[in-house]
Amino acid sequence: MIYPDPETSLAHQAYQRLQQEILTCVLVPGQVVSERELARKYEVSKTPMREALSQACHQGLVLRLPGRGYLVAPITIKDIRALFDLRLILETVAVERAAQQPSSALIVGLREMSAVKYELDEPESHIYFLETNRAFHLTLAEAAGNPRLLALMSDLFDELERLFHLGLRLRDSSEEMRSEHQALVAALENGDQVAARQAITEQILSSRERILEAILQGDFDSIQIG
Amino acid sequence: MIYPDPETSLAHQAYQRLQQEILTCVLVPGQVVSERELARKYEVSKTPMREALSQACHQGLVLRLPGRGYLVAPITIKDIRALFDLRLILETVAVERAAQQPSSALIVGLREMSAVKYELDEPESHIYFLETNRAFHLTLAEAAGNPRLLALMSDLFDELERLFHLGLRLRDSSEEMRSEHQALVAALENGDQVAARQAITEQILSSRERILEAILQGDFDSIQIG
DNA sequence: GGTATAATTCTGGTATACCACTTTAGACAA
DNA sequence: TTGTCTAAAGTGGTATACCAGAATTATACC
Repeated sequence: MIYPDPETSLAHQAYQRLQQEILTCVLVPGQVVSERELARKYEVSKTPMREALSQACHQGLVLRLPGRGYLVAPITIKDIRALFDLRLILETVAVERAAQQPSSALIVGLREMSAVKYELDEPESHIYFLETNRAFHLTLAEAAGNPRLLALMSDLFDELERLFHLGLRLRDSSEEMRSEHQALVAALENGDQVAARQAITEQILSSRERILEAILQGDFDSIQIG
Repeated sequence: MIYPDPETSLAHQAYQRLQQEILTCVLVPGQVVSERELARKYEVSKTPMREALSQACHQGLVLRLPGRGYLVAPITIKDIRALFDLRLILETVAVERAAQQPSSALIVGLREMSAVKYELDEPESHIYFLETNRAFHLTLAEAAGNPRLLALMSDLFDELERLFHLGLRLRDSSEEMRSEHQALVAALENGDQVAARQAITEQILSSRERILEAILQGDFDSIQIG
């Protein structure tokens, strides 16, 4: 029994474009958009656009303003802390479990992904780096053996991606992140749960600090701090 | 600036009815339903019904079968384990944090909620009991201070509710649950993180066992185990 | 100029007609 | 009985017209 690919629907395409524009801050946090406006821009009708916005709503990318439109989710310091705090909760557990009996295939895969770098002045490399970084952490989540945990982490990284983009621009943290990743892989390889937990904790906290720093120093034009 | 209440929309009403029918197994797990069929039943048009189903999809209540309809999410042993495992992850953290400096108002509220009982042969009391149980655990989550964690727990309890209903029917676990709750409150009151963590862990595991037992012993007519 | 008010233009929300595609039912043949 | 082909009925997906209400703008009046 073969089902048509749901990812070819206009609604899904619209969602992907919307998501991308929000993540890359083409749609500025705090900006108000409307169904019709986006539908025109993406050349779809109201119906699939509405569904895409509904989905974006659920993912926390936009907020409904009944009667007014949709608000592109503002970035707030509080929310950043909550997001990273949640990441800490989920990912420390995931890593502890992954360290229990890591397969060699897992280690090889992680080691490979942790080798990727990016160049500060090459925006193209940012995208590939972030994709790989995402894959690295989701591979960890998958190794924890709970598909629900993986799904949660996936959603979380979706939402964090917008922040990651900002964090990368600040300075070249390529080497820093690489060594963090590799320390984690080493701990996993040794099956050292304590070291692995500590490694991921440090990594998440330093990631958070990078992003907070980037936002506080960055161009406030496009970011609503409150 | 006052916004109209989004909870009065037909889409939201349809979602609530749909959710209720799924949670109470009026819509049987594994059953296939269609937009039009539900729209007729709930006396709304396709549009709000579709939005309700889309939301239900996100909440994991139904699955899309492109070209065929929607599948009322089957209940599987694997999924039950994953759900309770996730609950373990989220709620142990929440409780540990809540135990750090519990306000007296929190303790009073929890103690009050933990006093509620239900009668096996009074389905009405089941509903109130489960509502209170939900409030109890979400209050804990709220006390952890991370709104994202609370939102996750809320979604999780939505999905667990269908299982809870089954668990209550098996036997009168009213007293059992009450003592579990009260042990937890006592640990919180003493600020004893270790005891609190242990209490919630035991509680979650015994809840899981009750439900698995109920399903394995129960009427398989309406439950798809696979 | 300032203020109240009316008209206009937005908004999301809803109903509905239509489409391509799938599944199904049944007729008919081997 | 079994298999195949076809017509009918079903599905989600989409476009669109319309609605009530909110925000905004224009206008009339003081």
